[in-house]
Amino acid sequence: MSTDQSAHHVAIWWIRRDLRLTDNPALQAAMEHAPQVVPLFILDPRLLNSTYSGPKRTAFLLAGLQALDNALQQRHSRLIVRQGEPVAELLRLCQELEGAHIFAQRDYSSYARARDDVVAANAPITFTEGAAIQPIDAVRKDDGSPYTVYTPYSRKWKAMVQLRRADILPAPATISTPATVSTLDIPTPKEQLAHFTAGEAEGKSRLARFITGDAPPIFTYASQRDRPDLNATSQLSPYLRFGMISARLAALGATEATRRAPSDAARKSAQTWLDELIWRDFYLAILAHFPEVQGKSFRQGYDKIAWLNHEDDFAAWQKGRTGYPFVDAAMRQLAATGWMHNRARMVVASFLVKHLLIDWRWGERWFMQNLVDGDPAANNGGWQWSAGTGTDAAPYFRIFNPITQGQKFDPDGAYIRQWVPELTSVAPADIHEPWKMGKAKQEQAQCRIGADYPAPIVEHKMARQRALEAYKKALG
DNA sequence: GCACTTTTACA
DNA sequence: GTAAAAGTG
Repeated sequence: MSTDQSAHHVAIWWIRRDLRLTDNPALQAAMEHAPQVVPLFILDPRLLNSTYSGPKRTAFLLAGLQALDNALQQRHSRLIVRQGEPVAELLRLCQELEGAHIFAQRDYSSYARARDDVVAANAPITFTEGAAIQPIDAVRKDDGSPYTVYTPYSRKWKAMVQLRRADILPAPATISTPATVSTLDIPTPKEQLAHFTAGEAEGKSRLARFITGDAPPIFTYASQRDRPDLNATSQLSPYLRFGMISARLAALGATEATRRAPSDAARKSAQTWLDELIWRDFYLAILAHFPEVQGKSFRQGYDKIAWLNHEDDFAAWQKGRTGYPFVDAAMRQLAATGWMHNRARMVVASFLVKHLLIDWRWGERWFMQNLVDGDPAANNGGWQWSAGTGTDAAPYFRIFNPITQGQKFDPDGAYIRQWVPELTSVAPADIHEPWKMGKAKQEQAQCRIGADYPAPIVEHKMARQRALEAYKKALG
């Protein structure tokens, strides 16, 4: 292996949220630029310790770095890890390598953009696409302005060039990395994630299982995706979050599944899953074009809502002790696994914002601290959608009924029983409204309301009326 | 006329 | 999501 490190012989592949070797435009560009490539990850203490991060996501990231290092070593390379303020660390390594050119996948949060602007002003860097399926700037209205409504956005998106297998960049067979570059050990994760094995190999195998129609099956996605009691979704979000799987590869999988689909329902299902991937592109584009959505309502007027922001209500929501079984199951699933089913995300978000009248930003932060897949663009988009404040949001008068949502999407209460053990012995007929059980029934089910399981912290009808009035007052 | 389902309005 | 209005047999 050559140890020549002059400018034209070494490129830095600055890894941020593209922890993969297959279909990686930044890696590809680095390898085309120089015969030697330094795969670099900088542990940024500000990101690791910020209120926007959390131990589960950090554990997933660190395990992902380990997996990436293993994959690189199989290709005669290795991961170079540095720790510190990213701009300073990057410039230091640049100097060590005598002005190596940097390649990185473009990132869209305001923190990432500010950081990357400083780098661009001080070092030779090229940014590539790779976070979204379609280039962020490519999907625009005919007049050049960005879309703010999903349906026309998705129509334009789908009308653009179709993905082909040949468009996917193969993983390099070998990567030559200078032997002399120093590296830190990858820190050991502080917790072990039971539900998500980090790394590109796992991401790829989950995708492969999903799109071939095995369990969970893409061909029943349209009818079953809203059922948190079934294993009906791909659970790929953490892998997409860190680029352990290429979003383009996932979209190609959906396209190929559509072609293979054995029925109209199966075809529709594969397309519904593709639509979820397009929502991800949509929210990345919203954040890229409207960075102010981080911190502010997208829609005018909604920042005037008089939130109650009661700390004890917020704590009950965080702990899964609201007294509404479906909400509590979801919040406990999040605490236990770092993941929550999307139907449940919508219901708990609506409950926090509308039933409890707590600022959506509080919920946004809690999700970022707890979700393994926590992503600024998708998370902000989801919260602003639920609060009715965002682009193409749910109308303000749409207030999910936490009881009927549970009855509809967890009909037997299996999801509730999985996460709320106090309700294990409550009958399906009572499990969504356990407070309606009489004393005898409560004793029989070993679930005394107010003792074993909380009484509802707000009454649904009153809370609904209160939310409608608060929204009307702010908007009127 | 009535129980039932479907459509519409709600800033 | 919900309630009221309109449509159906």
